[in-house]
Amino acid sequence: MSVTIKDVALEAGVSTATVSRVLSGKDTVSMRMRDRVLSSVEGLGYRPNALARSLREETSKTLGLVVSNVMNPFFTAVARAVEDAASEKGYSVILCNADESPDKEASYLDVLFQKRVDGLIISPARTSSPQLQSFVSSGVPVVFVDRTIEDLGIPTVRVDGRKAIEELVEHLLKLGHERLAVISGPPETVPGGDRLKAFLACAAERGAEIPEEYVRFGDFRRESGRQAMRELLRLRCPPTAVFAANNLMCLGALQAVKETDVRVPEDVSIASFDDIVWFELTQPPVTAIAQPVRELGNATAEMLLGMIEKAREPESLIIEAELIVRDSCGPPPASQ
Amino acid sequence: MSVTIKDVALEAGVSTATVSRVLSGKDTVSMRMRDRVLSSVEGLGYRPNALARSLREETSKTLGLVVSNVMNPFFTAVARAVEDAASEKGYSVILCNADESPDKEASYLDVLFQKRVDGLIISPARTSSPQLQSFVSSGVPVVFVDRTIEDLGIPTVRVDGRKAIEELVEHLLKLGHERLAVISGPPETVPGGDRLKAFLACAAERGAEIPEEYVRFGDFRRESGRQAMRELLRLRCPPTAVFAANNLMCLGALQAVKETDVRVPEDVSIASFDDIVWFELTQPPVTAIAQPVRELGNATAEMLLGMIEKAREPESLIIEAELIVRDSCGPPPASQ
DNA sequence: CTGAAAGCGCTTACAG
DNA sequence: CTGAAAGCGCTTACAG
Repeated sequence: MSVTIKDVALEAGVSTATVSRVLSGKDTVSMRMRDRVLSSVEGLGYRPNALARSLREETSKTLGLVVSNVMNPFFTAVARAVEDAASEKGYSVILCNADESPDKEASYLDVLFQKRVDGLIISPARTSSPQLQSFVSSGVPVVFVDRTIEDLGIPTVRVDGRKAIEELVEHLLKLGHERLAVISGPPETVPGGDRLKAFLACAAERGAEIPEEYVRFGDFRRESGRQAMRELLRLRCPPTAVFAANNLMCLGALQAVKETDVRVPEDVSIASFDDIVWFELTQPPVTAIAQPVRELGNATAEMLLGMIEKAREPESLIIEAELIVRDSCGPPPASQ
Repeated sequence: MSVTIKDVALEAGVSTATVSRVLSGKDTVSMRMRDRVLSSVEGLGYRPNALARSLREETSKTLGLVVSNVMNPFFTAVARAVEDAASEKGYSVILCNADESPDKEASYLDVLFQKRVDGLIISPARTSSPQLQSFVSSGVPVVFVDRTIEDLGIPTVRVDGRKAIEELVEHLLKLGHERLAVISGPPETVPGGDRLKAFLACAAERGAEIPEEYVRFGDFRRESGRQAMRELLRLRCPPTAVFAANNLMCLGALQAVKETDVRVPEDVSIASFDDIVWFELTQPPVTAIAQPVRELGNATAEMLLGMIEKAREPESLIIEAELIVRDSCGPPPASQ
């Protein structure tokens, strides 16, 4: 079907070894041979079969990237950064969307392992899986991004939001809020748990203990944020400020508000973890904690590539987040 | 390094052929062999090497998807839909981001071809390339999505926005606008050219000829929309309504407006081609032309899969877009 | 039902 | 500098 190295060899009147040599450029080949081969390659439109090459060389020059949700601009930006860094070093990346489902994640890991990727970047579901173990036990380099699983000895690149969350809590308290609520991600998840704990702790330390009914859990997706916000708004005594633990849940929360005649920030203040451009333009612009996502993606790819090329020891990296104050947080309604 | 079919065969005391047979399930194998093989597979944690299998079977069960820009929610949604449809049929997809660059596109096509993908979905740059030709001439099924190149005999799945644009123009005219402007995508591009032509033609037909200085060109990316909008606003006689030809350029336009004290829609009306959730929440919510993107992605994947499995004749498909009226278009300022 | 062997398209020691 | 041959890990006619 496709033209192979044999066809080229035949047409150029040389051995396949010679063709391989001129194409790889690794070995010396006489000018005459070189020219003959090159013109046959050109003439036949020969493109090497990467499958065969990888099988032989035991390296696929391919990275696997499994994100939790492609619809989340955060992961999209990470993917973009990873792809850039990878392709600069001659690696391509297979992007997979686990869609917040451990099953999908497992099945993609299976595929990636079978395709013998040279390395894996993943923002993993809560717990490890046999599929993830396959990578670890065959020594394929893995790095976690954003999320993590402890005790696997796998390096993680993620953002630490504690300081920024502290600033946010202080910001809200200073504005006069006494009833803070949070729409948390899954607490078993590292970012979910960390953001929640940080928010609760900072509030408590400052004498603004957060009651149970003000703590809602979502799955980092939009619809769950909307649902949580609806419930919060329906409370007999609703909170005056709510913190959404990622951008999609915040989007959902904003949609929930929009369904009612509640105004932001007059009736309720809203803030988000994870900043995106759109937050500048919403009504009102949303106060958010920005993650240096480009840097995150880059660092992750560099780390993985370093591990693959044995140039670097795996070592977790934590980047600082930053609070961006906009207009979605104001003083609480006077009527309390 | 990794455990191979040989290891399994050895440990189970059978031939590799037998192992292969029980794993593929294509041939009959005695229960005893079956059990022995399965327990060895389990015990050794064997995972087949897809590279070897693909090389042998001449099919990789992999699709290539090259999008113009992963940061565009439109393509992200398409990717999501394609991935879902593909994985349902046992195909994985390699997602590549051409980033609006013909060079990157060419290099990804090269990689995808070398990895012997079974089919390709691409929203192509303006013109064809030798890399794209490789696919065509080796008979690998290709389908275009959103964008297209004529005369290649490649089926295209895209959205027709003419009717919706007509409605939009009427909407604007009815509101009393006389100075319409457009921030167009690259006119050599099919969606770029089509949207521009439709907008200009509809306006002209209704006696609202659009002067040259009201026609600005971007590259479908945010920054170009921002730039174009800045220029439009700086005109001695600025337009009263502007139509951005995709969501990212509209985002840029909104940012440009935000830098000034111009208000939407009081001072200038804005509308976008390509609707996204965020447009509900911006200040003001943006009137936009919605593309049924899920349907688009699904249809594209189905078509490709059909072609791969020889079940279907390639046949272009055009889906209708729909105008969603929100608040970003109002009457023009009185002072004219 | 099972195994030995050929072959998918490459690359790379090994000779010469 | 060049070629014949082995081998990467599979699958599948071909025998038996």
